[in-house]
Amino acid sequence: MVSPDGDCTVVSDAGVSSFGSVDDAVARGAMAGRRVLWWRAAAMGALIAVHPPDRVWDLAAVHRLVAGGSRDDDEAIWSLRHGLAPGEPQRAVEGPPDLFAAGEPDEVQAGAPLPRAAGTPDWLRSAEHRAAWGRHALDIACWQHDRLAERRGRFSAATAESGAAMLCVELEQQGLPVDRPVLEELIAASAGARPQTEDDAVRARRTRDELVWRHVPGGRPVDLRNPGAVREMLRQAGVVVDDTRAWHLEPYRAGSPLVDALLTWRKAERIATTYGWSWLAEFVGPDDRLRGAWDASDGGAGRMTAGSGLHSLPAPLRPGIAAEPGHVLVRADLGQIEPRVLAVVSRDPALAEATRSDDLYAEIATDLSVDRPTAKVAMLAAMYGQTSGTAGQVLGRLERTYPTAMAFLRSAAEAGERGEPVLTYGGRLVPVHVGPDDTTAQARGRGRFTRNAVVQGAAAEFFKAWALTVRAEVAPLRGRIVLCLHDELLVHVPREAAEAAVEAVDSALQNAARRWSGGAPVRFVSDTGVFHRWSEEKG
DNA sequence: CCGTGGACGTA
DNA sequence: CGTACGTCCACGGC
Repeated sequence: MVSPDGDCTVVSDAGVSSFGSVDDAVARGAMAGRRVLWWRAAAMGALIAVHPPDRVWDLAAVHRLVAGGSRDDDEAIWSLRHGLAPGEPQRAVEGPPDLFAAGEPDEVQAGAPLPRAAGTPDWLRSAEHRAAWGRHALDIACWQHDRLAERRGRFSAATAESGAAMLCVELEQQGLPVDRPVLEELIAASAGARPQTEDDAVRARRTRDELVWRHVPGGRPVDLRNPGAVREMLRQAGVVVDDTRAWHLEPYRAGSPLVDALLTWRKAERIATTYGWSWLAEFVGPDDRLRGAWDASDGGAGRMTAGSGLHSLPAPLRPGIAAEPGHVLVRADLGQIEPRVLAVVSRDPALAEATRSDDLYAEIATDLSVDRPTAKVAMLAAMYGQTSGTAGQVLGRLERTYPTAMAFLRSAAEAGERGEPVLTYGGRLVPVHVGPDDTTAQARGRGRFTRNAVVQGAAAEFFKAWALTVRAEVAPLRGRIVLCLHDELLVHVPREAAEAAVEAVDSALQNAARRWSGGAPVRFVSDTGVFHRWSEEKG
């Protein structure tokens, strides 16, 4: 590939220099205090672990911003820059890399095929080649910068996306500290004792199933993992439903021991299968850290994603996430992040005024002359595109009270319905997928998607700006961000630095908000506390 | 073997 | 007909 692991391009005030290997860069201390340009943070793990740079431009991360979607391989970056056809990013290149084999790296023209290593691991062997490659990386970065500048010019988003990509590498490396004995207890409570043999596993599974079967008339075994069989089982018990989703069965729970047992079984089954003993063995290391793959921006609106269940850990297991001895977890939740972000990106003065309150939904309720739950549901419905139910009836009041914000959302929805992409506040292109014979209903679906994407995407951008500010401010305290969860941060920090970390998290929020919003009169709040376990409530 | 849909966890 | 994602499962098509 064009940027084999280890290709590292450093941009400093002295100009561009390239290093053939990460080891080389680490050895030379090249990163400290530098502005760094590289292809992708994921290939820079060794370097990030030793010398995380202060500021970084990540070609792959910015490419996702500029191009939209999740594709960010080298071919995609190169071909976008050089105007090659999408889907046909390069012509087949056989043999040695023609870019450098020609010896004239600066003569590469638009439309040129992607230069490849082509089995030549030492293709960056000469200083000339490395310098040439550095100039191409810089060229792409400048081009990306110009594309973002054309879109309302929020090129600080590129910094945040690049930093988030680096943070993702750190999150993967460090992992989330777990209290293994507690986690094992919690898993055992749902999945049974750790199976030693395959027979053990089968028996545990059957034991769980029997807790449901005993409520079945006749007591015959039913495949509880087959939705059709479950539906038939329920029908014979007098519970007739179209599907067996939990929210649909919940009303029958009180009157039917079978339904109650089934719903209880599903919770246990979820933990047993997804978060069970094999999950523990696979993702929790010998250092008692839970690790998963992190992605700085998903293919949709650009939120961070994580694997290994890090973003969907069931609440019952959260007591198993705990600080190491001598450390604490500083947990911070952003309050009502999406409507506050909406106030910034839409520049609605009335909604901005409402954000002055800690309890934004109470303020909105006053503005709308409805009760707080109604106001909350209505505002969320407006951002999700819901039109039915009681929320639909309040939409009119919402339109009259916050016309600028509602017009902003409507505009985004209309773009999606027309099949047009939208841009987030930070300039991320959010493409929509249009089929050749989409129905009106599918167009509406696209509208709901883009309506939500401009809010959810901007919230993700603000979250990253906040997280990166926190990362920098807690570093001197030996604090490390160990989890990012859309509007929530967990910082692992030595106990004696707990209060300082809380102050850092909160001041970072104000700093990030001021910079990110361009000084808009919109308030952001966080609920921040010091805990031993993730599950703990503020006391 | 692979894609799809049901189901459910999180925000 | 409220958004997004990750994961496991059974099924039906190869």
